[in-house]
Amino acid sequence: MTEHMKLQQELKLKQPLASVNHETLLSLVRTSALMQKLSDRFFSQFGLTDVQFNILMILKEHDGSGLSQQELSEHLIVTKSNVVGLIDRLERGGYVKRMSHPTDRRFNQIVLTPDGRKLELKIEQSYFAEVDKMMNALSNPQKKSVIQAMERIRQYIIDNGT
Amino acid sequence: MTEHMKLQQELKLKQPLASVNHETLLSLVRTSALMQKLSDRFFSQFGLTDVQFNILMILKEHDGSGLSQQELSEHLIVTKSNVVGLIDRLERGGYVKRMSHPTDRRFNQIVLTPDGRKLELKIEQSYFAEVDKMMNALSNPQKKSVIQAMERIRQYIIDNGT
DNA sequence: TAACGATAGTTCATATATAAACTATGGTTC
DNA sequence: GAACCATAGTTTATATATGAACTATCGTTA
Repeated sequence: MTEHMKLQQELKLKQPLASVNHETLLSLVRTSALMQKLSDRFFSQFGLTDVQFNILMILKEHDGSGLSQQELSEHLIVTKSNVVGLIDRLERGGYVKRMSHPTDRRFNQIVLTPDGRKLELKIEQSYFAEVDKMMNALSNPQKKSVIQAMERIRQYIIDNGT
Repeated sequence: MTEHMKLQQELKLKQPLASVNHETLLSLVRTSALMQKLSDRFFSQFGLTDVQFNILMILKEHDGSGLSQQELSEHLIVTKSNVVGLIDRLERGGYVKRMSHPTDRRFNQIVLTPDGRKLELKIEQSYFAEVDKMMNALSNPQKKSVIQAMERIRQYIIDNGT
């Protein structure tokens, strides 16, 4: 009862939600939207967006050879046209560089600059601390349960044509 | 073990995820991103975006007097500047109308047009059918567990300053 | 009533995101 | 080798989203 009222109030609905299915979906959508906003506020302290930090983290994991824009778009599940602008802005900020591939001139190899690597390391610590703080709102069994549930939903989405 | 491999592969990570907390967060973020894309594809059949349908649904619930742009921005948790463009495009499509408030000329009362109401009703059926199909990937206890977990996370976010 | 402050909506610059059309390059096949 | 196809990246038009600065209107208060 009480937990039903909660979401209904947050969404300013006049009527209670008709189905548990819809309630589950809306609670996921609502929560991830709020997480997104919290994340944006956190990273803006460092002059970055959350997507930009995500790119720095991915590039740090592939330090050395870097990644192509195509590969980055697959990591981020966004289109390659989106990646163009993302890298433009990070390059303008001096955090990444477009290097040319040694043998195939179609590729840009995106690599961290020393500044980019330094910034990533600086943010990483407090990022993981924030993640811990937020996720410790859940018990360990709850975390396991969420992970499994999300996996089932992704499986459904993949099976139904992504 | 297996369920850990899954997300790690999807995110193309070289190393397993260090903490359950981070894994929980990433599985939420990843899943809602995929849900968002599925939703976009679904609504594009009808020439709408998911946000636009959401607005039509909200307005349908407040049929009669409508809602101000300010109230809409609170329902959607977006800024009022965003709402300007959203209503511009829906108005251009002929689905909503800006009416003037009878006594306070600062307000726009946003109401559905007959076309908007008709479109909402047409989409609603298949929308709820899709929601049921996707969410039935979860068992009933799993749905309850997700709803509770999301509520705890939102509570944390609200307590830590939204 | 004139001044001040709050509220509703708009505009502008910017970031993220897509689809479609384009360029440049690399392979394959005839 | 020329024609053809696939791949990588870019550009353009458009939608969503924010924060800051702006206009118009409404209340309050001095």
